[in-house]
Amino acid sequence: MLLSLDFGSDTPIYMQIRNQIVLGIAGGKLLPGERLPSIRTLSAETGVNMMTVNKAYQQLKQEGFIAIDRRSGARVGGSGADRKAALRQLETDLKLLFSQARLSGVEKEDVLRLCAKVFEEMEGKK
Amino acid sequence: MLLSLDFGSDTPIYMQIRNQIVLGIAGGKLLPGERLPSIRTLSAETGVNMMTVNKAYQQLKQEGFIAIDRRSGARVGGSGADRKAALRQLETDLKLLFSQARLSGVEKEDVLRLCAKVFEEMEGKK
Amino acid sequence: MLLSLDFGSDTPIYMQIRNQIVLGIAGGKLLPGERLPSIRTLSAETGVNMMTVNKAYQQLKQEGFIAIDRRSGARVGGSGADRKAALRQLETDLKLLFSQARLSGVEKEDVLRLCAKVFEEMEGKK
Amino acid sequence: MLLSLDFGSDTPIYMQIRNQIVLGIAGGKLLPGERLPSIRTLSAETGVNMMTVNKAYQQLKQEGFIAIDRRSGARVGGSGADRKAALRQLETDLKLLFSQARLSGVEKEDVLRLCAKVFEEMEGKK
DNA sequence: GTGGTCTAGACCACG
DNA sequence: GTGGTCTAGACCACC
Repeated sequence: MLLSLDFGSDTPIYMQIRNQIVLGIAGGKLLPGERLPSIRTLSAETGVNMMTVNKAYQQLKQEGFIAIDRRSGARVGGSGADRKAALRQLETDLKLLFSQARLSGVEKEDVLRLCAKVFEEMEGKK
Repeated sequence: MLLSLDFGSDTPIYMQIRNQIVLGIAGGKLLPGERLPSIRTLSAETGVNMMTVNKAYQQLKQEGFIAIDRRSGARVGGSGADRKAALRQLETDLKLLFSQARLSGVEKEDVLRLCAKVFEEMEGKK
Repeated sequence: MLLSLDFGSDTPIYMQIRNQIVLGIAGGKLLPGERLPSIRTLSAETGVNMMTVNKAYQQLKQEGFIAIDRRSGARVGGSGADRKAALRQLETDLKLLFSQARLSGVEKEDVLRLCAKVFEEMEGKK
Repeated sequence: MLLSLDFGSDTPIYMQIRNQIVLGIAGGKLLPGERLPSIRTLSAETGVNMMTVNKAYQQLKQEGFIAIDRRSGARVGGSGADRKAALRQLETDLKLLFSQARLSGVEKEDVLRLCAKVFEEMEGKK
């Protein structure tokens, strides 16, 4: 599990870490129950402040994607997330994303093809 | 064209304005060539500072979604946006969105159904 | 002499008019002594407010590029401009222009070639 | 790196700041990777409002001349600018500049000599 | 510490 | 009327 961080990006570092872990889990690179690197380790590997890594982990925990245990550290799979809320949020996000794409001249077919491709890649890696 | 702003949201106000205008254009509520409210007007209507509204308009102008004309203010339809960049961005965003959804227990079928629904609504209103 | 105005440009309309007349004179499309269209005519042809056209003419007059006579209207060739001031201004402008170009990856040779080309076109049309 | 600002100039302050930084980079006074003063610092040093300084930095960032990093502020050298667009812009600007010069009685030889001199100074300081 | 956002005014250039 | 610029504060998120 390697993180690639862009310190010049508008996306905050802690959110980049959070995002890449989410991608790692959904893509099957991180399996349920698997231990995540400790905050200290990840901080050392990436050169990012420990507080920043901690913030990412807390975020993931709060979202129900990982569980944090004082003894065994962080593990993939948590309390389970709110499916209905996720669906609502997804709809809102998709509306904006698709609107932007259309205004940029992207056709409906391109979008649907892309959706399928993204799913394929997620399933393939799993 | 009515904006609903959430002043407590994490999303900056100027970005909320920008997003709702994007949705308005893609949804057909704002037609190409149509005049957007002046910065002053929108500022007065929403209670948001002029500079904040201005920031939203500048963003939209830079993205090529609107044109700001010295004589008549802002109008829908600009220089045209970068289609290839939009596709790249869309792919990145979709990957993360779908990953989050899956982690929250949303099935692939639900996602695809949602995609179709979102498109339907956009086309219907158009 | 046809003006092409871009109402969406950052450059004010009156300045665009002024610029194109300068280009027209230097390029030989407008000859010394030749009459410029009246403010009223130019305003009607371009759809620009008469005050705006007037502002362009006043600017050109003040720069010494045209002469305005209440009876015969505006004519190319005026009181003559300040050569030393023009050289100073040119140096300042070139510094900035060349600096920008260099930062954008343009090589010195490209710049010099472009200078020659621009001159050629000016001389050719004359 | 010292800025000299003219508060009475037609050129907006943020643009003067932007221009001088461009000149500083191209002239070698600011080296790639070097840190620019923080917005606060520059604001305090020049007596200019933070938002105005910020506007200059945002402009430079958008042009690809500097990178703004969440951790360490702004640094020289960014995403790289659009060379082709720069060439087009340069041609347009040179046409106007040379035309103005000619109308002011500046000879072609003077202009070419000036171009060479400007380049020499840029290379010398580098 | 840094930049990002926002406010409530103001003045100016443009058309 | 319009947008463009600027000020002098403020609060917040990030690191």
